Amino acid sequence: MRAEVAATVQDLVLERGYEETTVDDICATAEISRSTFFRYFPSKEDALFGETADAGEHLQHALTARPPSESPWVAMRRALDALIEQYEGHDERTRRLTRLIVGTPALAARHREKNAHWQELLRPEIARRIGADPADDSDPRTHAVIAAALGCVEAALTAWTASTQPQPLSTILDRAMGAVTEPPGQTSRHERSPGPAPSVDGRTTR
Amino acid sequence: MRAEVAATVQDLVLERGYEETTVDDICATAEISRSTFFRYFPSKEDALFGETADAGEHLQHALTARPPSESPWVAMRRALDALIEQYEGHDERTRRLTRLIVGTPALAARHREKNAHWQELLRPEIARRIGADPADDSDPRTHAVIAAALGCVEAALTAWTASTQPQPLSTILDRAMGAVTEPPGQTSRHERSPGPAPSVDGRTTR
DNA sequence: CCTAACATGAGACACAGTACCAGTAGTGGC
DNA sequence: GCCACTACTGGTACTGTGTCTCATGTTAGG
Repeated sequence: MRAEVAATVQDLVLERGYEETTVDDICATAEISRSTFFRYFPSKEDALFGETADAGEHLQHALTARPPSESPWVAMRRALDALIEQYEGHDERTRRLTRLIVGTPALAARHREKNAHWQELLRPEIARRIGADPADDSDPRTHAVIAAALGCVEAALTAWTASTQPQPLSTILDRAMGAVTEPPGQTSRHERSPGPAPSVDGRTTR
Repeated sequence: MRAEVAATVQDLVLERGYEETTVDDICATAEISRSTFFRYFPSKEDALFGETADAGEHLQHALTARPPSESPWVAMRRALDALIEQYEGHDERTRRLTRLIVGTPALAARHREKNAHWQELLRPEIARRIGADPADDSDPRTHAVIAAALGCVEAALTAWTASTQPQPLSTILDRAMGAVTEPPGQTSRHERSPGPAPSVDGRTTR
């Protein structure tokens, strides 16, 4: 039932845009009252994001499941594989939705807020791998590594949705995360080539 | 005059919180009408952020002024020095405001949205330094480097506002940005020491 | 049959933000 | 002095989100 309403929201929003879709429109289409809508979802945004809300937990589990020997950056990259697949799985509809999200300021903000929530979920495991105290708020490193990695995800998603015939999302993410840790200069011979970008993962261990 | 209203907003918001301050309250205190308020500021959030809105341009100029030989990451770090000083200059009031911003979801979202806008400003220069085509939306690297760096800034600001007797913001940012590019393992002998963190700026050839 | 949850609907309300219209002060030309 | 012109200001009504309260079924258990 909840899912049914959520599907209605997606349909309407994909059709006419987010701002142009009022809650009353949704209620009329789903044949429910405003009261019922807001009992199901705390806000209009949540009706659109609610389905993917628990992706953070999946990410957290995937991260803790990585071998302890992996560096934080590599472990993050590998843990993101599951998330990537989820995005690429549904393919066309998900890409349209993602494009709509990055193109709507209110939704993009919500998306980033979701990332901020993931911060808290991933913090313990990343802190452990860094060797930092998770409770030490004056140590910015854990937060920084997670924010940087999630920034790369955002960059990859933007690039993915921008091109009509995109490369695999995993390849794009490899390029994004590789660009952060491997600044050009010593690796400039690769950077300009259109071929596959250097991967951040340890290809040997995978 | 505009600044006067903005100061009123800051006072009220610092006193009772953001959600608890209505624009009617602001108008009553500033002795203006709602119409006038919304002619000065497009939204309540902007009345709080408006003052620092042009920091993005400053950052852009600082970035293009860096020597072309510097890597993107190093140039970003050095360009952020100006922004850092701006934060540390006003000190106590700025820190209280920053803490309020990171603690209020709506304001935190707005802050990240501002970062997203800076993306566009910094993109040409970072793309140049990476050797990427700024117009190529399918290349995530430029976006990734900027998002990662701004994520480090967010991490540094969070750590800065969290501790009652904080270290210098520049030191915190060095630690944050260093943690992303220098994963522990080969540099673990430094990471646990409470002393000054390894700086990301060019101490040798970079 | 009765009642105690429970979901739903209906209406009033607070607040942000927009649009439009009217008054009012300053300014320059005649 | 008078008349337009302009810009700033205030007032009012409106849309839309989200909250709250209350009334109305609806159903399972006694």
